[in-house]
Amino acid sequence: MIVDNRFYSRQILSINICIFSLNLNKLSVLLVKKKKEPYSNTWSLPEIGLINKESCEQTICREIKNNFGFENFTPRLTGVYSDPKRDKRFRNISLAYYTIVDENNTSLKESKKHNLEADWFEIDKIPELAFDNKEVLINSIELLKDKIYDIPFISQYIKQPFTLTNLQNLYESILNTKLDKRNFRRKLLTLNCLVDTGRKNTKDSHKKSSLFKFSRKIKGEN
Amino acid sequence: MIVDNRFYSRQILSINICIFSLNLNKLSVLLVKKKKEPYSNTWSLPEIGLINKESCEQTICREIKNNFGFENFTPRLTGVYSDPKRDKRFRNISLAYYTIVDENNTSLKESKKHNLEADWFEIDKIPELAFDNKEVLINSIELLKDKIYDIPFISQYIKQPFTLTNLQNLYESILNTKLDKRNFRRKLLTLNCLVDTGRKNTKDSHKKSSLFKFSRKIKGEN
DNA sequence: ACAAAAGTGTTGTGCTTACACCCATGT
DNA sequence: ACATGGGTGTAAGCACAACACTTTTGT
Repeated sequence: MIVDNRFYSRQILSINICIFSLNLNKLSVLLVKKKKEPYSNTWSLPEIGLINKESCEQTICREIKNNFGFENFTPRLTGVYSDPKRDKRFRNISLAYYTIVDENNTSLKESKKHNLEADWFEIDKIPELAFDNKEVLINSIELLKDKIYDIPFISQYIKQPFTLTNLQNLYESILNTKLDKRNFRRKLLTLNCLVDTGRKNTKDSHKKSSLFKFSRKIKGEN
Repeated sequence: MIVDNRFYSRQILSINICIFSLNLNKLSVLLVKKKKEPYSNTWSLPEIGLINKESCEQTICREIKNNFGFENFTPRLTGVYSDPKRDKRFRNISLAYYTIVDENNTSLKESKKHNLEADWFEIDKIPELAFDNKEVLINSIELLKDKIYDIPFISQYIKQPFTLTNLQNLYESILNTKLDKRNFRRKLLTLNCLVDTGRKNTKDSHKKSSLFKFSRKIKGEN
């Protein structure tokens, strides 16, 4: 009942990865522009090949570090895409993962060195994507939604101080719904994970708003 | 960034599948005895190879039907196991899925025809398993736990009438905890999914107990 | 003065948990 | 008669959703 891939010409296993960034008010995802056919000149999720001496997670971490310079994240599996028609050229099975990277660290110097055209896209401004990448992205966001109140996990990727409105905007963009301001604040505050930095944001509104960060001493589920 | 598997000798993609059966009082899983090395004569999860013209889900459904005779189920992805050391012989990447099959239909005639040694194991009586199959199984049960109160999904696989005690025993074996009898019953009854068949079970206890089935007209999430 | 965002409490509903006794029946 | 599992209700706590007004400050 085992199939050896050597017997399948042009059968390819690849990894598609949704690299998310939790910015002050918006969820963003990193896309790269395809150079070759098919879908040349179309934005797509970064695609990674698997090499023999590494697990998928190791490959993802190494390749993302090499190509984009990001470190310290945990890839999470979101699906396997194996429809034989998804790539017209040959059998292309894609393992889909997502990761979040630190929003302080979202410059794309590394990708420029590698001559990769890469850019961040806010989640409500996603262009047409290659293959079934849009579906992959949508499914990944669904799984991301399940993690947003897991503060030990989320807080790793939000280093910059934020107002509660910033955070609510971010959560609304992930959940794709409006949240009630009072309920949202109470929920976060009772999670006991926020620390008031004492600093104020004065530029985004008339009234000053408090800047928070996540407490260092949250320990948790991950 | 794409890797063509042709360049990787002995790189194998396989599917491991946890086939669960929701019996009257216990969760069971189907295991097969390996004939060849490594782990010959050891119980293992059924392993399936992927062929080019099918998606993983299609392959799983076809192979399970061929080998075991089960139909009408939906495979669900539970993980990708890609540790390069998990199989000492060669690179063996395993996609893990689970499915539930109808407990009325759990005879293993088909597997005997194929000269497969296969058997059902109650979940608290799992023997040593080949490779990392135990870990795969444990992770699959974790995901199964999330689905047990999704009655539209679960009810597809429980056709036989059951007492509430039967059902509670089953749920306790999946969750691996004791449940409170009154709370369990109230929860199921308020889900509005149970129909009293009017028939009674007289053999498992002194007092007669009502036999229920799931309502036909549940529609839902899946 | 006014526009714009910050900030703040209460109430109802439903889900979850904990908990103990009587009933029907087979032996 | 008694042992066995079947069956039942209540109360407390918690999470969640709905909802509107005052405050501060830049213009």
